[in-house]
Amino acid sequence: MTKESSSKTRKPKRGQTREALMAAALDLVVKKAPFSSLSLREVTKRAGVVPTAFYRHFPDMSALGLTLLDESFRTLRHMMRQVRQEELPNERMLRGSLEVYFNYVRDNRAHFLFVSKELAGGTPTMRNAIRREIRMFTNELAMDMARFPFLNHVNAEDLQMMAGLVVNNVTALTQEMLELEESDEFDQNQVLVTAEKQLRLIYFGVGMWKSRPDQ
Amino acid sequence: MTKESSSKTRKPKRGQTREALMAAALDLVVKKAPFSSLSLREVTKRAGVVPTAFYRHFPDMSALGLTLLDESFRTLRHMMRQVRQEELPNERMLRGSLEVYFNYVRDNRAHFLFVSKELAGGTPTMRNAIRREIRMFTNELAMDMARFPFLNHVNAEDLQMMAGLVVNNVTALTQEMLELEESDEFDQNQVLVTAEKQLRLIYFGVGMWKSRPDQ
DNA sequence: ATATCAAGTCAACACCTGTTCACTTAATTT
DNA sequence: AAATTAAGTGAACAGGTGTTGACTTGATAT
Repeated sequence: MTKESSSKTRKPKRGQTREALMAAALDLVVKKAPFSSLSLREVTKRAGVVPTAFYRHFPDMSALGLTLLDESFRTLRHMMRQVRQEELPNERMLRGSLEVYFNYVRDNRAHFLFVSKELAGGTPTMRNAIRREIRMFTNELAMDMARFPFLNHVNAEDLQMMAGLVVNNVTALTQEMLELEESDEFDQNQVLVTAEKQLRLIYFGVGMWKSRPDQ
Repeated sequence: MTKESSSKTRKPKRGQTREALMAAALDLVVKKAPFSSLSLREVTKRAGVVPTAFYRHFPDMSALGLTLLDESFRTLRHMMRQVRQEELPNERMLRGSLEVYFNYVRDNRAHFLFVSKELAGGTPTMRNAIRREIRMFTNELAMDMARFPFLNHVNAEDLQMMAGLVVNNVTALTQEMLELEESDEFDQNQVLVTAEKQLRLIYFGVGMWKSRPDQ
């Protein structure tokens, strides 16, 4: 027998049920309620499948949730890596980065809504998983900042503090963005403009910052 | 008959059921799940009352939720007024204000958890009500800032932007605080220290800010 | 060609849900 | 003292919930 045939070429004809379940859940999150208050039965119903079929793909709803979470952050991480490629965050590229990010939010509205609602309202497991991902972004941002010459005198703790400030604010603005109608381009742009000013203000503050030497 | 007797002096002996229902709901929010996924029956059960008794006090669960929301913000507004009494937000009083605020959060953990979970995960009505309250705080903060001489050259839109930055960050830190164990005083203090630094950094940035004159 | 096995269906279960109606009880008004 | 009315109870409803087990189907592997 060929090497791959034993475990890889199994592709059942109607094998997209798993994806259908995930899509159905996301759909319901956008149109109905947070994931944590969806029922197994309504998810299967929207996926066009009988309730018991669910168990062929996930042991329970929380497993579906964690899979959705992984999907949400895997693509987000990928995008962030690309943004981080760019050099020297002077004021000019600030706007550019924000545009890339918020366009991404717009294109992945369902995933962000899912995460946003679970961040405070999900199960402890879910909340911790999300907060861990966000903390990772904060750490990466702090590491990026550490490489800039004009931040040489800032200690690690203060870099973390600064990155936290940025991430907190971007998170809040993301949620604000998600509350807007998809068609409301005016207010969406308004959020973007405000975001840019706020980050520039932080940028000014960072420039003035002096870490206490004894820390 | 006396004037008051006709409609005011009705105080039935066991008339604390309404309060018991509200307390039970808050209790469940802390120990179980967000308010929006609580059932009428479990709330009445925890309140030690039969399900049908609920309807003597609220038409449905969402009415209970809005009452809880009102209660949450009424006392919070009261506290904020007192904090706003203080004069001139130089760097010294920053720490003081933060301590007062986070002590208040600690003393009203259930209410803040309730609000925090509904902010993103509640019904549209609930979410809008909460966001309206938060916007009010932002406006009041912007008005306070407008009175400081060194911010005379900053236009109204930018004041709003600055206040938004502060409120966004304090909101995020509040949620971070709520995730900590009530006994974890070390990390609680850590959040407080970080908060103070972040607000000081914003303060520096505000000092450097120049509004564009054409706006 | 036959056997295997993943992935689907169907019926049934015990339980929890919101809401109704008719009834009781006790305090206030008259 | 009698009448009224707010606030409690209890039984019952129609419907939604997660999960079980036995069954079917169709593609892959032998």
